[in-house]
Amino acid sequence: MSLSEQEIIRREKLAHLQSMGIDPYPAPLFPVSHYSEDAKKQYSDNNNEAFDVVVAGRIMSINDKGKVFFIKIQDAKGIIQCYIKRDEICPEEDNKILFDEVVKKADLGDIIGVKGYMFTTKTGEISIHSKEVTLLSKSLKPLPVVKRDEEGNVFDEVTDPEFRYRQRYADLVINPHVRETFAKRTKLMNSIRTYLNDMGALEVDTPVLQSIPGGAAARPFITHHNALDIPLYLRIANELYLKRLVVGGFDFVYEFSRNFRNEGMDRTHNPEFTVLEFYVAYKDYIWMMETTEQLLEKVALATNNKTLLTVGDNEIEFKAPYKRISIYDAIKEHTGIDVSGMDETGLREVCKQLNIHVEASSGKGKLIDEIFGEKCEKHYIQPTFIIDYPVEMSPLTKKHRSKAGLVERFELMVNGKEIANAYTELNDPIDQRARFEEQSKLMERGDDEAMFIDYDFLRALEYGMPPTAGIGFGIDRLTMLMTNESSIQDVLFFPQMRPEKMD
RNA sequence: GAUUUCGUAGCUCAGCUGGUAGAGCACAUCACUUUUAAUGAUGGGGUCUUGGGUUCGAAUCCCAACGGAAUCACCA
Repeated sequence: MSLSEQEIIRREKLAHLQSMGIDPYPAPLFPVSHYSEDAKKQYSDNNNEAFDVVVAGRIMSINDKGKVFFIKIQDAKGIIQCYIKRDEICPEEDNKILFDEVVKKADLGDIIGVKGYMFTTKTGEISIHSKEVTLLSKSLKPLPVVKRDEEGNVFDEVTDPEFRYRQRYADLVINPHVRETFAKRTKLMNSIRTYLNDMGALEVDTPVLQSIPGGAAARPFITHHNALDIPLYLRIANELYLKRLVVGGFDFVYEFSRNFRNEGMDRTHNPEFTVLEFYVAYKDYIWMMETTEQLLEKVALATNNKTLLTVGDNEIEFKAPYKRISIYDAIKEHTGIDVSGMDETGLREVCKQLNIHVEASSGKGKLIDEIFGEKCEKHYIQPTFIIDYPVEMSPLTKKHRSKAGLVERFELMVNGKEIANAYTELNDPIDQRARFEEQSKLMERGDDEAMFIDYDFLRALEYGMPPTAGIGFGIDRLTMLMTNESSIQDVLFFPQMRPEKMD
C-alpha cells in the first residue's frame, strides 16, 4: 500500500501527538450534551440567551485566522461552527500545547469534542464559544472536500458512483442528502410497522436458509451445509413459511424479508433485496387492495408529509383509492387485442405480431405476462391495481370466485413498475398439489424459474389454512418512489459490487 | 452474459490534429485574536488504471485486461 503525501503527513502528525502525550484515540466517554441542531434551536428559541453546551463531531471546515480558529463540526443532526480563541482554551501563558497541537494541526475529518457556550458571531452565525477542545479521533485519510456557499451552491460535489457505493461511509459524511435518503428508508419501514402493529399484526422471523427455495419463481443462490451434508438455498421468498404460520393459528403475520436471487443487476435489481410480506386470515384480495391503498397513503405522509410526490418527471398521487383494471383489459387498452380467450398458440401469434421475443419454454401464463410487461406496464404511472390474472402464471393463488381461468390476484403498478403483488391465497391442498405439478412440467420443459414442489407445505395445507389474503411489497422500490431516487443502489447502504482489488 | 462509453494529483476537471502534464479546492510553511466557498505570500505532490503494440517520440492512435456507468437480456 503506497500512501499519498497527505496521508504521510497525517501519520506524522499522529506520531507527534503521541510523543507530546496526547492520545489521538482516547477511551473515556465524552459527555455530549447537545446535537448541533438542537443546540442552535434552543439558543434561538430562548432569544439568543447563552447556555453551556458540549458537542462532538467531525471537522468539516477549518478557517485559520492565526490566534483564532473557526471550525465547523458535523454530528448526526447537522453542522455547527465552533469559535476557538487561543487565549481562551489555553489561558496559561506558558502552555499553549493544546492549541498548537490539537487546533492548529487539526485536519478535515478529525473528530473532536468541544465544550463552551452558545453565542452569535459578528457575521450572525450561531456558534459555540469554545472553552475546551478535545481530540476524540484522528483522521488519517483525507475526505474528498465538498464546499458549499451561502446560497447552498455545491462545489466539487463527489458524484462518482464507484466511490460513493464502495466507500459509502465517506459518501455519507460528505453528501448530506444521502443521509436523508436512508433516514427516510427507516421512517418508511417504521411507518409500515406501526400501521400493521396497530392492526394487531405480529412481526415474525422465518428461515433464510431453505432446503426448497419456494414461494416465487427465480434462480436461487445455493450453498452447502457441512454437518447435514445437504444443499441449502438462500431464500427467494418467505411466502410459504408465513402461510405455515397462518396454518398454525397466527391470523396476521408479517416479515421484512431479505430475499436473494441469482440474477442480473441493474437500476432496479440487486442480488439481495427486501420484501415486506404479510398475510391476514379471513380476508380476500379486495380487502387487501383497500388495505394497500391506506398503507401507501400513510407511508407517503410519514416520509414526505404529503401524498402528491414528484418522482422523476412525474407527479404521483398516493392518496387512496387507486384505479383497478383487469390484466386482459389492460392489454386490450394498450394493444387493441383481446387475449382473454386465447390458447398458447394464439398468444404466440400475438407476441410475434407485436414483435415481442419469447422463449420456447414459456407457457400461457408467461406469454401473457410478457405482453403486459412489454406493452402495458410502463403506462401505469399513477398507482393502479392490475387484477385477475390467468391461473397459469399464479400457482399459489386461489381461483377466481366467478371468472373461469382466472385467479384472485393483483399487482400494484406505480411509475411504470410493479411494487406489490397480492393474492387471495390458495388454501385448497388438492388444487395446490395440482398447481405444483403443473410447475413441475414447466420445469421439465426447460423453464428454470418454475417452482419446486414443497411437500411439507402441502402437508401444512392439508391440516387446513383459513381463507387468507397475502401481499408482498418491494421495499427497495417503494423507497425509491418515496425518496425520488432512480437507482436501487441509492437506497441500499451497500449495494452489491464486484469485489475491489486492494494491493 | 452482449453492446456502447468512461478511467489524468486526495477531490472536481482541462489537456486541440501524437512532442514525456495544468487549474481550482485540499495539503505544507508564514502572516492575520469574530471568519464563512475567508484572504495574502511561498512551496510540495502525478511511472496520466494496468500490460502489450504502432512511432524517432503516446495521457493522446491500436489491441487486451481490470474497474465503473448506460442500454439490452434475465428478473422484483
